[in-house]
Amino acid sequence: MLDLNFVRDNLPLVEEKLRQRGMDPAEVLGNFSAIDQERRRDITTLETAKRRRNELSPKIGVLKQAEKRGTLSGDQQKELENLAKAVAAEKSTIEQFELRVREDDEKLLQVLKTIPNLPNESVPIGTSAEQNVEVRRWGAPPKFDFAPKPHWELGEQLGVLDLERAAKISGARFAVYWDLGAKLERALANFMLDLHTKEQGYTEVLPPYMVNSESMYGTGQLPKFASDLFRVPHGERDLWLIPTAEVPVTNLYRDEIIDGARLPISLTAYTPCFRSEAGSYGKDVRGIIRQHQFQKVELVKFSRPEESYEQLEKLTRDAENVLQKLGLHYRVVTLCTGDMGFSSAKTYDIEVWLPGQQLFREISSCSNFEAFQARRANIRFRPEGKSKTEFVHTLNGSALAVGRTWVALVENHQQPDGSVHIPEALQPYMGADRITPKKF
RNA sequence: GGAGAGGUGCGUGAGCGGUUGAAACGAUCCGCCUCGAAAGCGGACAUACCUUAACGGGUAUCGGGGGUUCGAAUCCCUCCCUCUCCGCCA
Repeated sequence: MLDLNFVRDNLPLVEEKLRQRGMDPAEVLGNFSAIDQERRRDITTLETAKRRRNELSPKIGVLKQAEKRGTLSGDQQKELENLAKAVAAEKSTIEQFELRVREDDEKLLQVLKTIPNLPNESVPIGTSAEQNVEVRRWGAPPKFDFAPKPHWELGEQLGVLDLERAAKISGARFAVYWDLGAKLERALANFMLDLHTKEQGYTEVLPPYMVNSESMYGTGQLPKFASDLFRVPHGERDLWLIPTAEVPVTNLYRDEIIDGARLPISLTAYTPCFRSEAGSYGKDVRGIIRQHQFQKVELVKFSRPEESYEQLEKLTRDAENVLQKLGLHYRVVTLCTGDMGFSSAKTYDIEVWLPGQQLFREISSCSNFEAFQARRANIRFRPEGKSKTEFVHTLNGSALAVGRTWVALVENHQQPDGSVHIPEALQPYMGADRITPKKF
């Protein structure tokens, strides 16, 4: 969420940034200015009435007490009656305008909540993924003197990926991993967590996989994207399955004031992610690229505003490091204004090369949300030596989506005999140097 | 699931119908003292919103929401959370 005062004072800028995102400012902002002005008028009326009431109340108190003691004169009796009448009048104004202000607040908040974050100046302007800008490439595509297979064929032949039985027990877009396939998932997760915690300075956390609605609002999944989520009925207050560890981990500090000396805070978490993706049926139906449940190692940072872009670069490099150690060819692209997520001010996607499909595929998305999430989730910090609090900047990125890393590893390291070579860095975690075909 | 206790500012913790935005202590910040520091002394110290050119003024906030009252941190209802005991359970 953007700051109300900022939007009011910088309307032309906000409109321009909305256009850059390919949105119609008039449609998003609606009658923002009219609502804002009406709200402020109503607040002033309401508060004036309250002020009068507060001035009159103590006078009534004094007279009432005199009445109790029976020392009330005739004049005072009259005054008391007049005061009571005056307060009653203010009270009806208060009741009326409390209602109106509440409605105004709701209307205004509704507009404010639908305004996406403003893209940073360094973000390329564009309307779709076509205009994303490649910033660097690492490695080279592996050379094969045979036709490399896609992971769903390899997985089946190796006996490590079972989509048929997954469909039987759960449905489409779920997977069962067997034997070394299951172990590969676990090995990748452990490898990534060890890298982040031992070499890159992150602290590991294990959060709940279900969260309440407030948390989903805090990071921006609600109210706009409810249809992408799995909802769990639970008494009066339903819970939600997390679509990413970003949700519980960023909300760790919701409604808190962080000691400035502790920043930046760098956390990593390995969790399953649940996505309903109601709108995406028909896309990526083959294999395990798009699933209702997948596992991901996430990086989350809480940063001072002035160093958040530096932290974004670091975070992105930390994610890239995983691919480098696994010997997987990839490129990094800066998402253009039209392709960026709702809450992000700048996003780098890391795309890994998939030889079985001859294309680059998103495996990580690293974003700086600036104060957008922090304002909504009320995450502040106190700079050293100052009493005034400020909103932190929040960042996160996958490092990496484990399921897609599994895919990339299997496709890139496949051998002519149908086996898959395990990169050296991963061998200690696998206890094997290759996966060979086996029936399940 | 049953019984009880409680949720107050950055923290500990008083207040239990009117002068309490909230005592006291601690933390933090600014002065004084000091070669410097500690200790000591003095002072400052919530947030959001409305209003104002500004100084300032106002409103709200004592877990969330609702109610009683001229007036609520204080009384009532409800929800959430924490703690203690019992039961159940991985």
